[in-house]
Amino acid sequence: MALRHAVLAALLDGEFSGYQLAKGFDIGVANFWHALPQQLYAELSRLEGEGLVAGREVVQEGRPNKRMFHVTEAGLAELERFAATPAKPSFIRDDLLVKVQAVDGIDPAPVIAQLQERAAVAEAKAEVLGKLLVRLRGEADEGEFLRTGRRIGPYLTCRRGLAFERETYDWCLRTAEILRQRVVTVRSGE
Amino acid sequence: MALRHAVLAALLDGEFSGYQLAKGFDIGVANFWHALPQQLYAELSRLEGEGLVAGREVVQEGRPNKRMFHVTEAGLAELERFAATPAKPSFIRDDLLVKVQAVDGIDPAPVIAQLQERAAVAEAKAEVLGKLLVRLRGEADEGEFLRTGRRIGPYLTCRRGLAFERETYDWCLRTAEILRQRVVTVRSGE
DNA sequence: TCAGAGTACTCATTTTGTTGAGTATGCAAT
DNA sequence: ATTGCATACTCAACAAAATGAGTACTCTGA
Repeated sequence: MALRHAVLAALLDGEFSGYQLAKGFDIGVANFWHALPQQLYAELSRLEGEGLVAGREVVQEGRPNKRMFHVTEAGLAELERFAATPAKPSFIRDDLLVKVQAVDGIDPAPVIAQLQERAAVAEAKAEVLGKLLVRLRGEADEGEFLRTGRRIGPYLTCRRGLAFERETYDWCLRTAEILRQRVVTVRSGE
Repeated sequence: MALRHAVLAALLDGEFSGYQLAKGFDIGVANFWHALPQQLYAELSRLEGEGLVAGREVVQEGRPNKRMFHVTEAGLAELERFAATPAKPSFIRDDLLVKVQAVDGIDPAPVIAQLQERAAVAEAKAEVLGKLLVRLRGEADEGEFLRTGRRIGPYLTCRRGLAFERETYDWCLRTAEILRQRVVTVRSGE
C-alpha cells in the first residue's frame, strides 16, 4: 500500500487539496506512482481518519470550497517507518511491451503505430520533466543544488523519470524502425 | 486486463505448463508483466474456459502430472485484437522512488541502503538479460538477426528490459552517492 | 442563452493483485 | 530417518486499483 506514502511524500511540499494533487500528480509524484482522482480523494480521507494528514476547509467565492491537507507529525513518522522497511522489487508493466513480445505472431502495423505514438508521448513527457528539473534547482547549478539544496527528493526522482522517458523514446523509435524494415524485407520476398 | 495477453504472448514460444510459466516468467515476459504463480494458474484456467488456449494432460513418472498449454486460433485472434486496441500509457511504479521523494523529510540512511541493494539487484538482472539476448539471437549478429530472425519479439522486449535495469543501476548508485555526500556535508556543519 | 470546460468532490462496483495456507509426491543430502 | 527442496498445483480471503456514473456551481465564448 504505497499510494498512501506517495501522497504523504507529495504533501511534504506543502498544502494541497485532493483536486490539486490529482492535477499535479501527473507531473510530480505521478512519475512513479500514478493514481486516479478518486483514489487520491479516498486516500486523503483515510489518511485524515488515521491522523496522518490534517485538512482544513478553505472557503472560496465563485468556486466550490476545498480542503487543503498537510502532513502531521504522525504522518511524518509513518513515512519514516515506511522508508525503513525493505523495498519491493520494481518492474515495468506495459501493454505495449506485451504487444511487441507477440509481434511475430500478429500483424505488426498497429504495433508500429503505437510505438510511434508512445515515442511522441515519451518525448513530450521528457520535455516537461526537463523543465521541471530546471525549475526545481532554480538558479544554482546542478552539482551545487544537489549538495546544498534543502528539497532534493523530487529532483532525484524527476531525474529517474526523465531517464526513463528518454529510454522509452529511443527504444520505441528503434523498435518501430526494425519492424518497418522487416515488413519491407518480407514484402520484397526475402 | 493484460495478464491474459502476456500469458498468450508467452505461449507463442511453445507449450508450457503453469509451473513452467511461473518459473520462466521471471526472466522472459516478466520483464514487463510480473505475476504470481496463483495468478498464472487462474488465468490459464480462464483462458482455457474461453477457448483461447488448449491444454493437455501430460502423465509423468516420479513427479506429478502436468498440464501443457498452447495458444489456439481463437487465442491468436484475441492477441491480434488486443494489439490493435490503443495502448495505455505506462509508468514506473516503485516504492523506492516514493522513499527518495520523501528523503528530505526523513532519515536518509535506510534509503541509501536500499538504493545500494536495488543497484545490486538491477545489475544481476541486467546480466541475466544480457545472456538471454545472446541466447535468443544465437549465432547471428544482432543486425542480421533483427532483419531476418523469425522470433524477434522477445528479443526486442528483452532489450527494453536491459536498458531499464542499466538505467536503474546507474540512477541508484548516483543517487546513493549524492545522499551520502550530503550526510557528510551536514555533519561537517555546512 | 446555452454549450462546454474548469473547479472540487462523492459513491458504488468491478477487476486485479497479493497473501497465506494447503495437498501430494519424489529425490537427495544429513 | 528426517529435513528440506523441487515439481505441480488449488482454494480462500483480502487489499488495492481501475471504472463508471454522478453532484453542483461558475465562468467564458459562440
